[in-house]
Amino acid sequence: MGRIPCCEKDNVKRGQWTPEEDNKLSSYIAQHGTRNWRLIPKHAGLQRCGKSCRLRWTNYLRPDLKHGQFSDSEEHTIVKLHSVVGNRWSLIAAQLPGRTDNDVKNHWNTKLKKKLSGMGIDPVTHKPFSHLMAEIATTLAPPQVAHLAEAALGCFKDEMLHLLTKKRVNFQFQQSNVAPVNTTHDEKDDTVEIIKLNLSRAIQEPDMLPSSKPWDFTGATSANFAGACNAFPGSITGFQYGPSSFGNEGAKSPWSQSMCTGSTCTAGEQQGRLQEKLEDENGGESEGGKEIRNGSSIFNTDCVLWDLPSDDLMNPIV
DNA sequence: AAAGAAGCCAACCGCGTTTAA
DNA sequence: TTTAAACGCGGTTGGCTTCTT
Repeated sequence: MGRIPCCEKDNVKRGQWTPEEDNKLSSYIAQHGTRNWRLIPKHAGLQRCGKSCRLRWTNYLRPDLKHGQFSDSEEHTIVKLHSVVGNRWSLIAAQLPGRTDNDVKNHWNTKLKKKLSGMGIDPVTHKPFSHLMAEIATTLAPPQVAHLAEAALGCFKDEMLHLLTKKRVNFQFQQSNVAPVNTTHDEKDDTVEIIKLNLSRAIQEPDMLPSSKPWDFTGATSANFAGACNAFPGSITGFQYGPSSFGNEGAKSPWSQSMCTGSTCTAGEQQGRLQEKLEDENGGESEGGKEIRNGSSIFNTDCVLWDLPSDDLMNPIV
């Protein structure tokens, strides 16, 4: 019973693909399609596992793939979608024509996570680090809060120093009179102390935090909390995912626009799954384990990705 | 110029789900 | 209906390239 194996495990080649193998696979698929991955390597004359062939095709050889740099617009899309669906790379990639889940995942892990961290934003929750600390601190007694601040500093110090020194990232202290950081050892220590002080203050006064939009510091907020925010590179006061944060194209950057308007839908099934996910996150009512769709679709009928204001997608899952 | 560190990405691994015998 | 492989996905790793010291 059961299926026959996809390949003889001992008799398959592994590792990097050669151009010759790529040609064999591409030309076979061009003629016969991708109906049965188990048979493809055999019929194409490849000593590869079917699974390996499938990966090579889907991640590299497919003619519709883009291989260049990610644009600001694509990065913006990834960050926004990640804030909604988390590490669902296939769902995110489905919204980026020509990009694979592997591409998106690699780009996130090597670039975007660091960008967000550098902005003082936790790439998992998409909230400012200081706010997360404050949230946790509300459940702790003061001595534990002090330890938390120490621990948090230990976690983030290296990352921040890296950004502040090695990457030459300067930032403005908008509400304190501290001079911009440079790269000498003593001043790095000063930076640590400043961060430490502001973080501790923010943590010890959690009641001063805004409640509805934790990262929207544009209103009347605690000077201490704002100070803590300003301790992070790029100052997240008035934070939003936008061109000032990611792109270098100024006000014309696609980061500032409603996402991907005009793009065509290339993955209907994934689109549906993402819509389900988004609706789940937006509090869709359930009945017998199945979500009931409410009428307000975020996707318009032209299969444009969506037309929501940015803020709606930025609401954290946590 | 050389060595080590860091960045990058293609490919592999393992797990949950689907499908075919 | 049962079983085992295919499939799809996210996490991890190995090795090549680039950067820094």
